[in-house]
Amino acid sequence: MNHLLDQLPFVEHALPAAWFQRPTVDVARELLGATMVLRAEDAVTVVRIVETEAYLAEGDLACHAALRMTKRNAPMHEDGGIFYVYKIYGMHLCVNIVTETAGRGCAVLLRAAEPIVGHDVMRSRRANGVVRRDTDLLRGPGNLARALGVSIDDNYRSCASPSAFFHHDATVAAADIITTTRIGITASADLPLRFCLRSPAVSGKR
DNA sequence: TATACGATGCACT
DNA sequence: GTGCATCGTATAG
Repeated sequence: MNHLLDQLPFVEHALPAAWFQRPTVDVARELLGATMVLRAEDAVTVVRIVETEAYLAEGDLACHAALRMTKRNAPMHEDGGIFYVYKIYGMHLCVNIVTETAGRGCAVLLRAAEPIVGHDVMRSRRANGVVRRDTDLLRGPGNLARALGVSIDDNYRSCASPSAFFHHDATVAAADIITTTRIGITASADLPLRFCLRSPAVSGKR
């Protein structure tokens, strides 16, 4: 079932863990346009990231790690390059990528993506609601986690491994990136830490 | 089209 | 006991 995965050029082109161990805002911006390849539930999906949010180690009260290390935010204090997955509102999962180095406490939230490979799998995972357009499959953090087949067991999982990796898109220019305040938070709500491309898959107003 | 709100569970205090 | 880094539906306009 992994023919596709086996053919993908992981070693040469995938972003190494060290790529994520850089300033969180840089990672959040440079993930835009990036391709994510993820194996979950025995299926491989490939998507293009179009919306991210940065949660910073310093001066950011909305960051889960803002106060101290707890059981929930512990992954954020690891070295960058792993997933931080948590449940929100009792039913949705949010997928983050831990950034910078151990002890910092920061991450990038993946909010939306465009499907590239695996439309059928993603659609079936979203079977509850009627998903009309392909661009709605990964629109919003809860929907994205659902369509990707992510579970709470993916917490701490490497995002620089043969079963989960990213390819950078060097064609994205600074002028392509829209910067806004983050969605759904009250603390530090004025910080310009949400980044997105012009895409119908971006969450919020159309 | 725009706004309101209920669902639902657990980390955190 | 409180409050979410949300989503989908219902209701009003």
